[in-house]
Amino acid sequence: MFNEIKTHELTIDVVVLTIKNNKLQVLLTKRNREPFKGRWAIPGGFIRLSENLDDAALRILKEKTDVEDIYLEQLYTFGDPLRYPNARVITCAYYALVKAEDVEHIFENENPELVNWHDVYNLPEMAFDHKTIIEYSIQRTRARLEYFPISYKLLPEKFTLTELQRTYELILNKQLDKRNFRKKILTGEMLIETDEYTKSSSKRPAKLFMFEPDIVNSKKSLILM
Amino acid sequence: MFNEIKTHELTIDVVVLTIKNNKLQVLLTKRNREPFKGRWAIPGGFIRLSENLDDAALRILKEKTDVEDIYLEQLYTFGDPLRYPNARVITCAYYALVKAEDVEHIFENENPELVNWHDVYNLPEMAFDHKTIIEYSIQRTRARLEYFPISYKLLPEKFTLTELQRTYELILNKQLDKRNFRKKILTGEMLIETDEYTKSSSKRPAKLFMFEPDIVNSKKSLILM
DNA sequence: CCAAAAGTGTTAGTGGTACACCCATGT
DNA sequence: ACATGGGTGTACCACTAACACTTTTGG
Repeated sequence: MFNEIKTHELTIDVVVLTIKNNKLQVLLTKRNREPFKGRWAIPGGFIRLSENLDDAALRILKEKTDVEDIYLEQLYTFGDPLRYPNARVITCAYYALVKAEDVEHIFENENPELVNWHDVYNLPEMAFDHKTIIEYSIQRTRARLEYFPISYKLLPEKFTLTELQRTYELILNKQLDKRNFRKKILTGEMLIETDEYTKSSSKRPAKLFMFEPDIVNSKKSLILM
Repeated sequence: MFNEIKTHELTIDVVVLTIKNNKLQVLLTKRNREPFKGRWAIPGGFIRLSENLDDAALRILKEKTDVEDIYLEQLYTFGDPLRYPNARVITCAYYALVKAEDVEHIFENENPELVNWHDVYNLPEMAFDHKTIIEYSIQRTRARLEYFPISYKLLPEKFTLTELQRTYELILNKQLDKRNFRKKILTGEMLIETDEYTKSSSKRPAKLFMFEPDIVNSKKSLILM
């Protein structure tokens, strides 16, 4: 019944985004075999028989970054016949937002020539259609950011409003007005003001904020639009 | 290289939505074999080696409805291991909005017991996870409607403002205020007022409107969010 | 003249945007 | 005292939401 047009392979690729060194960055691995040997690519893998797509994406992400319990969402399925040379490989792309601090340890034993973060706005030559996939994930992240407080996935537990604003600016790739940003974000009732301040480095200390626990703890998946 | 975990099949299923008899309806076909023989299902099929996913969805839609040149968009890929009994079939779902008048002819030689429209808000028992897929497509259509004038895909060339409002109400599944709707839609500069009126049926004739030609003719795909 | 749907404005509230100066700290 | 980033308020505009009556037609 299913063998008539048995021609395609299905993989999962995961765009892992973080903010590090004041840049929006994506996790890339250098390919060690053809096709596109030596080019950077986003991590991917095959789906197991018994796991659903979300679980497969989580597993692949964990295998590559040892990160769990993160914002992970199906992005789009890319199936152009020419996207993969000499084979028909359709890929179901996911994207994830992670805290840089949570994945730092994965680089301890890795060669940065083989696994590393790259500025999403200044990507190297990529394997396959992975540049398109990354751009797609940024578009989606932008659209999500307008409706949902997903920025907590990228920030440490406590952060300053300037750091939060910088997160928005990096995702939206545009400057925001400080007063308007603070007004909007504080009336949004997503933040808790702590009584802590940054240990200042030759400037005025900044107040630290946290996200509301019910936002951070909500594991329910967002409505996909 | 690809034979290690060679276990899944990939299909495409298409949710075809229209407005007919003052209802938002979906095109269903009755399954004539197992699994789920006798249950209603959305049309689907296999992807050919040489065609991309969008083309496959268009082809399948054309095979089933003889409709071309319509709003068609990838919806989501469903891959739960239990969605298909006794096989691992992952499906890339698309959805389409069509004018009822454009597809009416496909029913001429069809048995309505085998192919028919069904009210999306009152679905029969469905095969597989097709109910979920249809619900997903409605959510997506709602989200799109807030940003894009996709309603022209569902309406005839000329229509009254009441018909347009009814289209919105059916998709959003809620009542709208007539004056606010008209104000918003008319200031949106998407509509052209014609000098024609409905041939009245024992009530006041209504003015007919058209969509701006550059909206109707824009074939560019929308940004997927 | 009656039934049925078409058509039409105002007000109050909300949210977005533009904009410039003083404050607290370390050196 | 100065350099650096932290922190604050107001005014205008656009959009949203609530709300009820008159008009036109066919029968």
